[in-house]
Amino acid sequence: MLENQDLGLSLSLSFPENKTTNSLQLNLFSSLASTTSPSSLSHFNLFQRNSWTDSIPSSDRNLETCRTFLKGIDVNRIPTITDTEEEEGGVSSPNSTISSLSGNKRNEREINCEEELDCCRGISDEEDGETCRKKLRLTKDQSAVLEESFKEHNTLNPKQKQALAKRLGLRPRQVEVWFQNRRARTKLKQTEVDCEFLKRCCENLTEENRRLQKEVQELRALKLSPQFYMQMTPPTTLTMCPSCERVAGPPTPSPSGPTNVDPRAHQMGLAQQQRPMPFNLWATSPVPHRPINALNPRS
DNA sequence: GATCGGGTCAGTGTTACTTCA
DNA sequence: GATGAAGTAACACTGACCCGA
Repeated sequence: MLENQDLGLSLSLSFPENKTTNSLQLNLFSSLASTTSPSSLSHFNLFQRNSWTDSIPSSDRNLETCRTFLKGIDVNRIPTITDTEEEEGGVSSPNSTISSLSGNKRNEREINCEEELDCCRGISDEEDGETCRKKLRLTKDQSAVLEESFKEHNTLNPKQKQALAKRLGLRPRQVEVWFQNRRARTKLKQTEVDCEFLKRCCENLTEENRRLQKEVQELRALKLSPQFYMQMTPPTTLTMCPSCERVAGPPTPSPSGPTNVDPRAHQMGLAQQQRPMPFNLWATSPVPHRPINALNPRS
């Protein structure tokens, strides 16, 4: 049986560019609560609180009030004909929020509450106290079944809704509402995960941009340095030596001499031609990820 | 008319913090 | 000063409702 804490509300995202976070599996389990402070997870409400059935509610302060108004009403219980036939006493609806409403909405809700009352009246006092709750909370089993059903299909057709409601002892409307809420909240969580992912992407790109800008600055500094300017070959242009008609390319470190002759070095004479190049600034590989000393490139 | 998504309300539980004996 | 119980504010969860598409 599925535990309520493990509702399988897991979302995943792929991080194709980042091996370390290649697959972010976000398990929205309550176990996280033991290692993570709630405030640090404010954007990811990962805590799956225990069901009200797990513990006696600490809201005993409401007990007397509830006993007065909700005597013996089990809002989890599917209404029966006998329920509706019995007791016409003034019992407040479990879902009643009349006191905070006004105007037409209040009237509508009053009507709804009356309808609800018609369904819920007449339950014995046996469950007094523990069932004192104004709002339905699904049991673990009910939640588990709904979760299982949601995994299979996140929408229900009328037949499925009816069957599920009958199986769980709930009204079809309750099942429908549960699925609507579940879809909405799943989507919200997914949006939060997506947002976090994009935020991380943005941070990475910003950092990469900063790094590249720095490299550009370093390269410009080197290029504008007159001491080395003449030793550089253009980055993208291929030049041909007019005398030997050989295409100048990246110099090779071969001690036997360069196979590709820099025309400028060629024209500068043998002495300069044989002078070793400190490094190739225009190498195809990205700029070396080691600091370049522009003032002393040979070092 | 039924259904869905989005927004919202309200009841409830949990946690962290404060106060007090 | 240390300690545990009680109170409380803040927050999160969740069932339910409303409204527009």
